[in-house]
Amino acid sequence: MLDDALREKTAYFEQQELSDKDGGDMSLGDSYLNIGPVLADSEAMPPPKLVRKPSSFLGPTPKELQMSFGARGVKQPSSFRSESSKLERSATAPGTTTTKSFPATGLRQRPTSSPQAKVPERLKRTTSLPDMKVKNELPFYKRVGVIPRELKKSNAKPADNIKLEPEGRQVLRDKVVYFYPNNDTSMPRRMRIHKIIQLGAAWVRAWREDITHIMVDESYHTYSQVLRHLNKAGLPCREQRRIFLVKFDPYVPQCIQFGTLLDPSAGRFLVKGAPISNRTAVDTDHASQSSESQGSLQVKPSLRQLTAHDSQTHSTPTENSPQNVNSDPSHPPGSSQEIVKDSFIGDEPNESTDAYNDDLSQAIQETKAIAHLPLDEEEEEGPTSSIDHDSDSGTDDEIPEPPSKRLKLSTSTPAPPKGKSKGKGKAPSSTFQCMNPSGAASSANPNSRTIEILDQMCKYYDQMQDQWRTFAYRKAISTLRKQDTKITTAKEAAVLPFIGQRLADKIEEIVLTDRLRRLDSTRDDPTDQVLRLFLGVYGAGLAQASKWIQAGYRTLDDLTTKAKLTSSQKIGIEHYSDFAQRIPRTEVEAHGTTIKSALRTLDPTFSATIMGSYRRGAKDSGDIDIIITKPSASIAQLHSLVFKTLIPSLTSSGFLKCKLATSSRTDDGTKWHGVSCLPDSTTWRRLDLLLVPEEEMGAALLYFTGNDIFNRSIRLLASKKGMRLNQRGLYRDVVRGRNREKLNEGTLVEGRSERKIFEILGVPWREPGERIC
DNA sequence: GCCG
DNA sequence: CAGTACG
DNA sequence: CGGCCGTTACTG
Repeated sequence: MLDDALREKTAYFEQQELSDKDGGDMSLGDSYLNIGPVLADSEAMPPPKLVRKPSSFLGPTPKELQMSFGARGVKQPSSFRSESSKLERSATAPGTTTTKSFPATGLRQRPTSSPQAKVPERLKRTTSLPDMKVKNELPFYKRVGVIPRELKKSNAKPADNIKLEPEGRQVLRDKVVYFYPNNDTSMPRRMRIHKIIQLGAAWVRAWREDITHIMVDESYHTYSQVLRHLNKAGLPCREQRRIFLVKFDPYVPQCIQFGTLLDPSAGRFLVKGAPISNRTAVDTDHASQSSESQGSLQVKPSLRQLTAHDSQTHSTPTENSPQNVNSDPSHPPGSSQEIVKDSFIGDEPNESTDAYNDDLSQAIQETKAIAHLPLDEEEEEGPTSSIDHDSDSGTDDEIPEPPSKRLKLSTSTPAPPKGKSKGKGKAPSSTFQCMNPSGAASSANPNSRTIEILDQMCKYYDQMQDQWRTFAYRKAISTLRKQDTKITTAKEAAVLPFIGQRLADKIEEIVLTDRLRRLDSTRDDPTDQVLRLFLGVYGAGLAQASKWIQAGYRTLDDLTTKAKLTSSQKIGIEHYSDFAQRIPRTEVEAHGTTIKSALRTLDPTFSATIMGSYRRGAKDSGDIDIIITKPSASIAQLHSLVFKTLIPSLTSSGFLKCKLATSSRTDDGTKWHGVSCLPDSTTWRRLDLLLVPEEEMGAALLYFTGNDIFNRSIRLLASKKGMRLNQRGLYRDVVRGRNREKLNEGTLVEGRSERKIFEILGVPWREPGERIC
């Protein structure tokens, strides 16, 4: 019933599209008012004329940015927004019982039967009023673009149900993207196509007039290649709009990072061989000509120059809009994080359609004709010298040979060589990394090169904010690290835990081709470096760092002088270099000794234990983790002595420098995060104290020893066994709802003994040094 | 991404 | 509440 | 197809 209704609407909509093509203006609004799902107001918003604040090339403040999210990159007067809310409500009000069933992005059917269904750009034009009311249930990518195949196998069907990002994060909203090469046969590209769709854009297969971006997905493609392709495709030379030619990476990842549409003409986004910007010589306010010459694609520039002015006058007014000029004389290209607000392309191509309609239609035909061609020919490139740039992201702080007895772990292949004959015969135990011991990897891992490349991809996905893929890569890398033989074939790789067919194929390809040039673009990128800089500040994560960058800050000094900082962040900046340094094992011990002796003075029954990577045998650590406990003492007692006596004492003695995060509640807080410094040193160290009652020591030891992957793994295992594990204990009979919502506390099973927790969970005991996943 |  | 940090 | 650690703890 609902489906039928939807189908009708879809059909009707298509009809409208077709008829609209003949030149009639859109008039489908009323019919849809009551049925379409309620899209957020922006869907029906006219693209606001951007008024770029002359003040800041740095872009809006984070706050402004946030505000603008809801209004497609443009700050809206509040009245405007509230009005749209009203619209939304009224649209849902009467006779809309079906509305709920039609989530904006959850359509079941294909909206159009033909992948080439071209929708007149009028459809998304927004200048005139009636559109204000149109509630269109088709997501933009279906309405305007072509639906790529699903991300599964090569024979996948069209991905009909791509989950879009929340509107606020759709940084590519309403963009029309043409890829080069422009097909979805290769999985990486298909993934990228999906990504831009999730970000609110549409992907088109054929050339059309409303394309806003051409994205090249490999950095070795050149400007002239693209140009050749497009001209061959008949790109009309009278095309006068600005079409930006960018490298997907790093453009899209960085747009995601900064939560906004970045200036595509920044140097780092340009395709190799693209005309270099000379904007520095150009007047900022009237740089229509120069602005065209940068990131924007020019086909037959000279001819275009001749025709540009002519068609421009009666077509897109965009060029005169200051926001289109992403230049700042004082900043070289590539260094500014300028925001190109929405619709920098100009949203009324229809006004100028007539001007180049003939050329265009021909171009479309030609492009269609060649659309199926294998543009994919991978020009092999030599082992791109992906030198060991930061090959050590996870700098193993573990010593090669932990002091404890070291089992020969050369037989570490998780799947026993015997029973795994079946491809899917992985032992259940192998799905938990906590089950199999893993010490420090040998320094010369036979798979180091593969790991290095996978690590780069891992970082890439991290940039894309794809946390789960990142997680999967981490686990796969961890598995690979444990291998003592070189994994060379996909078959070989696929039997390893956390390495599925797709990663296995990638591994094989990496071994064979030794290729991956992904990081090349980002590692030299100043923005990326600034991001890393800011991420190193204690108290700042991706969100904050991105906001800072987006606000135009580039140095720590910028932050100190201009940014609003939390107290932790201030300390993090002041002692940035201190906290970035590794702490030698001996110094970790010295800090521990200081605490222990102070504690002994206060009350000999207290004890302190150094945890963290130190307990895992690391030769140096990033910080100092110490558990403080006392037999038969409550949290309150511990808290009282530590917070009222120990901390003040060590602070006045000069050992403790400051606090970063400590329990606010006076009696049951269990953690103290702060900074310490040895008397004969000037380097401040991060110090974490954990107050633990004796009965929770086992769980606390487990937690504070780590590492993090190990902890997550063993906690997941507990969860799967109907238990729950946290830093306080192991609980059983935990009832969980459908989404792991914990419904009851469960019964405490064990908290005192670390070993017993292992036993109860059925995990073979692992020495601290073997808990490196 | 992997896994069940 | 989101963001960050901890293993 | 949905989950992927912790009803972790702390800050603002």
